[in-house]
Amino acid sequence: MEHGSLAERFGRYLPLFESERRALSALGETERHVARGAVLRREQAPAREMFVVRRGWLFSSMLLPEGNRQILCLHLPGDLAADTSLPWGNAPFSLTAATDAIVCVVEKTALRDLFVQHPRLGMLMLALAQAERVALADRLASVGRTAARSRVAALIVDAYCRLRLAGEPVVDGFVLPLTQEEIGDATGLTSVHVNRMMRQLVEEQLIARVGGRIRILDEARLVALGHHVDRMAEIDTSWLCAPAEA
Amino acid sequence: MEHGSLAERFGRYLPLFESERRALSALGETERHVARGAVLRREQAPAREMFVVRRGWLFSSMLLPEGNRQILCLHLPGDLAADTSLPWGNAPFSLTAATDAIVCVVEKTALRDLFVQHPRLGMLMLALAQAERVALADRLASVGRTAARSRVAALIVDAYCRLRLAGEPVVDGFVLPLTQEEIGDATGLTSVHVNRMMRQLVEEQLIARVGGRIRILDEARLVALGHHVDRMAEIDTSWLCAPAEA
DNA sequence: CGATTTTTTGACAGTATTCAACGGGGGTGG
DNA sequence: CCACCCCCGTTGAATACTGTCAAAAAATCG
Repeated sequence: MEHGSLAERFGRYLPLFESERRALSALGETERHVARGAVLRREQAPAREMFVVRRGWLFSSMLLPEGNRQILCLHLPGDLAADTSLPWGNAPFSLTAATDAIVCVVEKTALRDLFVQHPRLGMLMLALAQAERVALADRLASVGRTAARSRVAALIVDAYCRLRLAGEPVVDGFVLPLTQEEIGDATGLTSVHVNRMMRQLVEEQLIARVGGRIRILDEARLVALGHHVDRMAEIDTSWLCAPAEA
Repeated sequence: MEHGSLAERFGRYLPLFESERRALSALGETERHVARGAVLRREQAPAREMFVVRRGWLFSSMLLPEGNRQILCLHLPGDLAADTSLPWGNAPFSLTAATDAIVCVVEKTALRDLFVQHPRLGMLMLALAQAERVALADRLASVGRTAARSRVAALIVDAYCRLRLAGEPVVDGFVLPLTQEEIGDATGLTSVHVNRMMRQLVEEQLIARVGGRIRILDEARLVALGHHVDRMAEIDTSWLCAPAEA
């Protein structure tokens, strides 16, 4: 099983049968490389496929008429991206590469066979979509109801925990491949204020920054400050089990 | 088909077979009444079922450690509520009745049979969950990147359009059964500032308020101000059709 | 190495919050 | 039936947080 595949992702949450594993592998055959800064898909553009991130970071964003941008979601290796475009012919968000990245392409229509032949995987997809929805709600609460410093902290811990969960090496810090302007667009702040808040986090000894890398110095306080809850780490799939086959 | 049933909701987006209709009706048999202000389910409480709103308004909310509340989502008649708790044994949000309400109860485990016997409905559920996720993203963009007046406008148009879509009479205005404090918790503002913004909207002749009712005076300008996009009205289900039976 | 982008810093402006007080309406109990 | 109380809406003044503007330093890219 390749790194950053759907099978690997789903297997995190549910022991898979060999047939299920094969069905998932069959979904994403073609790979695509995207350069840092490239827009893999623009808002409103036709959207017939979703993506699984194999390498690199992407983000989903929305442009408001005044030119403001809201970054809605970061996509790290192993994550599904653009699956939100399922209910529409055209994409609701833009999908941009924050670093050079590799994704594999999954046709929306391929889900038909998956749902018919492996209902359990269909339910798992639904459960994971709901989990992402709750994670998005966490961000809404962060932006709507916490101070600037907390929002920046939340973004940093979130990235940190997800990288760790995905098995990336993070003990000596990790690269946060976002400009302060992008962090601002994700947290509802200006880049200037993001800068102030990050240096404040450094000053308070919650994080350290060395050459583009961020090291977490006090995870507990950072988690408390950002009100971090790791939704994806505690998913319960027991209710959907009544295995379809042996 | 009763008002506010799953079958009615799903039928909005997909012509249903009789068998599918029956399967959906079988899901939600038991009804439950909730009084205004009552908490149907508290954050962290065990969650084995979801709800379909039959009458009244509910909302989902999250409590932050400092005591701040973020209202994440309004649930109007016909809406699904608490389906986000699917991936966990315990609820990620509280679900509160904004008015006296009637809901019908759907066991999570009932989805197993639905997904096995009616994969098309499973896909539709996934699509609708994704649509809700995008609507939530719209709110994040509103709270993160627009001014107070726009956020309040967005909430009002959203409620208005959804009521209209659900077939409620709204031509002579509608009742917004939320306190200004609740509107604030939904938009990331204080109740005091919500008050100021609402009177500003009145003064600008965008809305009128008469005895608890809100009447939309200039829908076009209000839609523009709130950057409203009606996600649920334009759902495309053609990709999931390969009907399972005749 | 020059050009461009990103980070950093300061001063200032503005929006939204906080605090406080008052009025109205609806429900409750006497 | 009326008085009372509580919640909600309304208003003003002072404060605070975050945004805006501008410019320089640092980092990145080709």
